[in-house]
Amino acid sequence: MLVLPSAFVNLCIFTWREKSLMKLQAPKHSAPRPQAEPALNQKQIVQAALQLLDEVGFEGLTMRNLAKKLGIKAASLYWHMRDKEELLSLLADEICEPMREPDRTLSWQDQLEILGNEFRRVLLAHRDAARVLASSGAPSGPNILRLTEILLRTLLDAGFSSKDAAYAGFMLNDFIVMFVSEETQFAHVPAESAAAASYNAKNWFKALPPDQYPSVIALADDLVESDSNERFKFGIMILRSGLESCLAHRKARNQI
Amino acid sequence: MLVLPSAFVNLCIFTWREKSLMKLQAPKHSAPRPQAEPALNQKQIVQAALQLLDEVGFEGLTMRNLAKKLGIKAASLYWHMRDKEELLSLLADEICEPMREPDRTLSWQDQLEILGNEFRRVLLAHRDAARVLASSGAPSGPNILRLTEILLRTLLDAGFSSKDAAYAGFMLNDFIVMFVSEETQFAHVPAESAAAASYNAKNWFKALPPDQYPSVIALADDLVESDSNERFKFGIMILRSGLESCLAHRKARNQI
DNA sequence: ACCTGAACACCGTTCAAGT
DNA sequence: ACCTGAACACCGTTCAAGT
Repeated sequence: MLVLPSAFVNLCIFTWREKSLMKLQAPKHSAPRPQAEPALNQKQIVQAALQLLDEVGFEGLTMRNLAKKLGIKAASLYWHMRDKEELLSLLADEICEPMREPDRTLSWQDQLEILGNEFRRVLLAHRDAARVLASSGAPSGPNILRLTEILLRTLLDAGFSSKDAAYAGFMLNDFIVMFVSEETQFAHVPAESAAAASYNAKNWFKALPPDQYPSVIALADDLVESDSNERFKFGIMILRSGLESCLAHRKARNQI
Repeated sequence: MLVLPSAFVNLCIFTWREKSLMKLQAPKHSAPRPQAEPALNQKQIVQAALQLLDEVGFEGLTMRNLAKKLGIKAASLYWHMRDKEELLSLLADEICEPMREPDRTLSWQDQLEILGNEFRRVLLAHRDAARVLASSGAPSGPNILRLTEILLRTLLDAGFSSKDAAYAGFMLNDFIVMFVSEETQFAHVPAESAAAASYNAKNWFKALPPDQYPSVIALADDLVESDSNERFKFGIMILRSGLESCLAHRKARNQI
């Protein structure tokens, strides 16, 4: 869902690397290639990057490792893309490619919920995908742009003002990206280490001074381990009913 | 507010660097120093780090730069702290130090809102503070722990179950950390560059194919630039009323 | 047009050695 | 107890040079 992460502004506002008004130019209209295919194109690089991501995670996704995987030198990558930021943008868009659109005849609430579930599904499909989206910073890709469109359209159709729709869009996007980043943070530590650490963490909380931290101690179990699906559902429910009552409030105000 | 970021689990669950069950040990009971003060202690390092952060931002906050600022060699830092992760944890706690507690006689909604505003205030007080909190990964510090306690206590007092309180705590924390990360992302680019880029971004959106992206185009202005205070208020309002109706729903269900 | 060699300017971290 | 020298194993990126 959402699609316009911090990333969004990222691209919009001159990336802090000081070099990118240029990045907002129209997408490369893939130049007609009269001759044989070149050894390598952007698409192949992005797909190799996605594979590398699944193998080694976000930390291991370096330009050098990617080059190695492709059997070329790191410097060669810079012929096909401006920098790592662009790679991450392309990768983010690639990750969002399998997103399915919700049925437009459903209520806006259900459409948003489905969009949220879809976005999470797509993010869970690749290792550290949420971190890629969190750091990608560019809505330039067609898939992300399409998602943004669906999300914003749904909010506008529901009756939100431009501003509210934009704000809500950010919120929904951020929630999901953040949520999945968290829930997958330890997806790749060996199971027994994770269990031991979780046990350890609970005990650590419970050993805190009870007069100072009674609530933390009482909630230690729920803080340390939780059913991700349930927790996600809770979050979506909160946002859903929050948006609902916002809409009701605005409408009531307008009818006075 | 919130206080238990992804970070939270981070520490809890064995950090992915594979070396940290140990990190959950009780905090170093500062050994009684019989002699003169050593040249350097942890507190001074953390304060220097905070200063360095304000000067050069999160990117520039490296162990090597920090050492240079302190007039020592980078290797020396490892005498006072395990690694950079620990530095970030300590720094996160230092950032949260000025948090004020909301008046307990207020409604839980108002207490949460005040807690949210306070957290944002504290994060805005230092450059890239939100990024530090997002990446700190450790609730071990006393300030963060105190905040967590207040937040969870407020939620429990409001009548939320343990699970709901824990989930809501994560949500509120994540929202604020993410929000401030976003709103400050371009705080340090020269004003005229930011303005130019924003202008550029709007035009880029507006030049998209109107049949494919009508909503994105319609909302271009609101997506690219927005009043942060207003947007934050919107988010808090959504969460507030979402939590309210969750609570009402649970209570109604329990009374049947 | 596409790729490489070789370098530049960095990182975090370790560890034997100094005092 | 505390700090340094020197190295290790990396990063992203540039650019002249090759083909």
